[in-house]
Amino acid sequence: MSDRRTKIFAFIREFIREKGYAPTVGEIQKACQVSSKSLVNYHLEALEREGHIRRDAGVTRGIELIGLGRRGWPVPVLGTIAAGEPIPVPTEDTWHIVAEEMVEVPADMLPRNVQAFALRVRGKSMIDAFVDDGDIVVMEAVAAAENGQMVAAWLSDRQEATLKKIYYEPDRIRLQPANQRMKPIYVNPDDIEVQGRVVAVLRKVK
Amino acid sequence: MSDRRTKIFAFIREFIREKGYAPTVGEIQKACQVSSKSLVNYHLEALEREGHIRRDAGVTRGIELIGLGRRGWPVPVLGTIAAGEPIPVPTEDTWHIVAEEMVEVPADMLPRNVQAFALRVRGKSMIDAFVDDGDIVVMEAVAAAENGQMVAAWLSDRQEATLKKIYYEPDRIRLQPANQRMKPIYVNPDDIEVQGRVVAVLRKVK
DNA sequence: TATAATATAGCACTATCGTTCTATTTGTCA
DNA sequence: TGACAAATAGAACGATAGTGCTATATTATA
Repeated sequence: MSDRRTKIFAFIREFIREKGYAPTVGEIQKACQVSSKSLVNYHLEALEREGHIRRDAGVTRGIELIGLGRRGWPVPVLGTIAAGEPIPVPTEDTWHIVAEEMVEVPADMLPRNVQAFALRVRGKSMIDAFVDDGDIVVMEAVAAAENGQMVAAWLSDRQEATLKKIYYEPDRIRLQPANQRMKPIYVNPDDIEVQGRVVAVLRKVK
Repeated sequence: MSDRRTKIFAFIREFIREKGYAPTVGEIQKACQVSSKSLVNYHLEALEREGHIRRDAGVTRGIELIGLGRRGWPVPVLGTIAAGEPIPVPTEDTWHIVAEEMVEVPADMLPRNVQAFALRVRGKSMIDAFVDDGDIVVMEAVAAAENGQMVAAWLSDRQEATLKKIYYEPDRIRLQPANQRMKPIYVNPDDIEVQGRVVAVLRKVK
């Protein structure tokens, strides 16, 4: 998909997630800074030909995303999260790229108006958060979290990714496992990068 | 909700489910045989006041359903599952009753054409299946499972409910925790009632 | 380089959509 | 029965949406 095309497609997806209905051609034009409505139309026709969207001719806001069964919100799976690997986070560049994989997240599990992304868990290292190998963690992209929220964080001194509840204490940060039997760890505020807030965990049992 | 109101609301719901976008006022008028657009508008205003829909003023097809039901697959939450309590299972009577609570389950997490129900986990007794207090387990109602499947079972001799992988062995049944560090338990085939197959686990992180 | 396919730009037409206004009928309850 | 809210009916208006058309620029390809 071309650059323009991808941007338009991503915008439509986010618009539908936020508002509940699809944007008009004019709204796409404005948001994606396209010079004319007809050019948007041109790209929409291409997107339809390529099988990414469906459109009903003449119908205002008649754009429909296809694939994923249309049930639940499509959330891009940006990669895997594992103990010893940095956490992939969306940047302004990568955000509009259509992820290879998408998961559907039930509407009532996603806060409204947040940009969400998902990571597939690899390995057993997150079991202290009751997260198993293969689970999908859905995250809201935030740089800072509030006390008690479950976050995905990269611990730069340990070179380790982890899912923990975060508590800001004087001069240090306490990371508390969801499993209350396990002890918290304490890190220096300089050694932690909060990569997102965990919003939901999905497990498909085979 | 009045008769007319209900009909209009149901039409909108079905329309969105089918087409992926909301109907216009005129389309509602025709489909529900309302004499005028303004009357439709009148009822839409009422539906919005009552909290059933949300509308963006002036936006064509700008109707959005509020609450549950239209995006994910609605699955009834029949009750709670806890270690020491019997597992609520759907019967022919209770099946068609509208459950107090419903969850949306993404279509790609549900096998096709199965009647699914959900249970809310209470307590920490299912941690050996990486299932935390408050999680929702989605189940397919089956009386027998296949080897290796994760099932919800009632152990009549121990008076205990549990989530385990089931393996049929000669003269006994092995119940294997998802957590491989924990040891399996063995039960007499007469002492176990398989209440359903676990299909998915949903966790909404606060 | 020649040539076609793709992408960009702008304009104008027509259909249609949501809204507003007024008037009338039906239903409810004291 | 009277009073008032809810529901019905129809017409008209202004805004805007999707599309068609033409012309040009850019990129890919042989």
